[in-house]
Amino acid sequence: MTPLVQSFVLHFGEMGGRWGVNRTVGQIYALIYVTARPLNADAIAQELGFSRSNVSMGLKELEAWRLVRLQHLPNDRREYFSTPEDVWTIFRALLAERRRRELEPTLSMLRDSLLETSTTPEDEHAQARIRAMHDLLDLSSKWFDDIQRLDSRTLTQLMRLGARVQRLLAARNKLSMIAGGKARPASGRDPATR
Amino acid sequence: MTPLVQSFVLHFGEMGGRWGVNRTVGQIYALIYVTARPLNADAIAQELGFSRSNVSMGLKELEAWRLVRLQHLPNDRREYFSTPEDVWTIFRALLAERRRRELEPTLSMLRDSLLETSTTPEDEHAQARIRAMHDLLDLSSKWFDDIQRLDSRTLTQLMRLGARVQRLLAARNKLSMIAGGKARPASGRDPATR
DNA sequence: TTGTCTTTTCAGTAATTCTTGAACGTTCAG
DNA sequence: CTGAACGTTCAAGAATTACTGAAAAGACAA
Repeated sequence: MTPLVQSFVLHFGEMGGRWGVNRTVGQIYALIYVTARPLNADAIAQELGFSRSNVSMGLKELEAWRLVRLQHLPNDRREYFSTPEDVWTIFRALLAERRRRELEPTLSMLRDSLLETSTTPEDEHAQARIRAMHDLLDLSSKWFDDIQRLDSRTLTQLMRLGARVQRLLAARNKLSMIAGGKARPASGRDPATR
Repeated sequence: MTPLVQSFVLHFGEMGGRWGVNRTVGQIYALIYVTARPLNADAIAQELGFSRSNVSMGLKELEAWRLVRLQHLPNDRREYFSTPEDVWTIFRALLAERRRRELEPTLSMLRDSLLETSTTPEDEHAQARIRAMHDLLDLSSKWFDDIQRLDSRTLTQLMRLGARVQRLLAARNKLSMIAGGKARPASGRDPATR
């Protein structure tokens, strides 16, 4: 491993923790990402100095995140792992999984809470707060889902636009006010703060 | 604590781990969020059954995340904590902090890696991969920053739009092609895959 | 200043998470 | 059928992180 690759791999090991995976998983992913050819578990274990079993578990976790691709080479029974070529594909997989793990469970709990009938003023207030959070997360979740479907080019364009999207939206509002209906301007009753 | 509040608080304790904070911090935040009046550290410790010192550390962490507001009540020296009224304000604080913790350190490491001169074909490939990732994260980071500045209304509108933003962008491209220049269509040389 | 109320720090302990080697299961060539 | 090559599971030890009580530090009224 060259010093360049080494520092890249070590950094991902450290950051792994902040991204909901452990050091092993972070390093394995970094190594696969940065290497030109697919790697098998033994090669990874040797390169990173982890036990074979640890690598096996790490790869399983990366498969659960849908961040690696599994393939076979001719006349070789071992499993070889690589990452998608396009970083945007990786990005989308990451978003999808984080939504599933961080948003969905909470959203479902919040929904349940809103079905309860509140009996005290305390619960009354709590439910109002919960509803506000629910509406925001629900909107975020649906938006993630939508974003998922955009191709890399559109996604890039959207991000480049950045805050100028505001002008675009303003123009759209004006237009719809003249044309009437169809694309409703987002004023008035607002589910996020109902 | 009513059963409703209790289940809300416990859930946030469990989810805390996935959000980069521990159980204590998650529960403290949930309790403050859902309670109608500001709370002091003692009340929190009592309500949640944590030690006073644990609560103190938890509150410090929430302050670092800029997720709580500190205030004082008349004739009472104790510090009282509450969350912003508007969930979008909370959302923005969360995004800002996650960017700072999850994106910035990696971005800076990637920048450094790109300054090295690669000597082997292996490093050559690694740098190409690193550049792709850098460009994506850089764009994401700037975009987060932009999004930060949008007011709640615009943000809601943007999210409601969801995937239909594609149509809006397409219309914009067509327009700029006729008008010429100014808002360049996003084809051609693409920094994200340079 | 002193005394009281409050928050913070910190070293030790508890709890959790990570990592490993050994055992086990499966596949397949010979 | 046998044995070698792989991948997986799991109990136990190692490492890390969370939590606590005691003590220190800070704020402020008298």
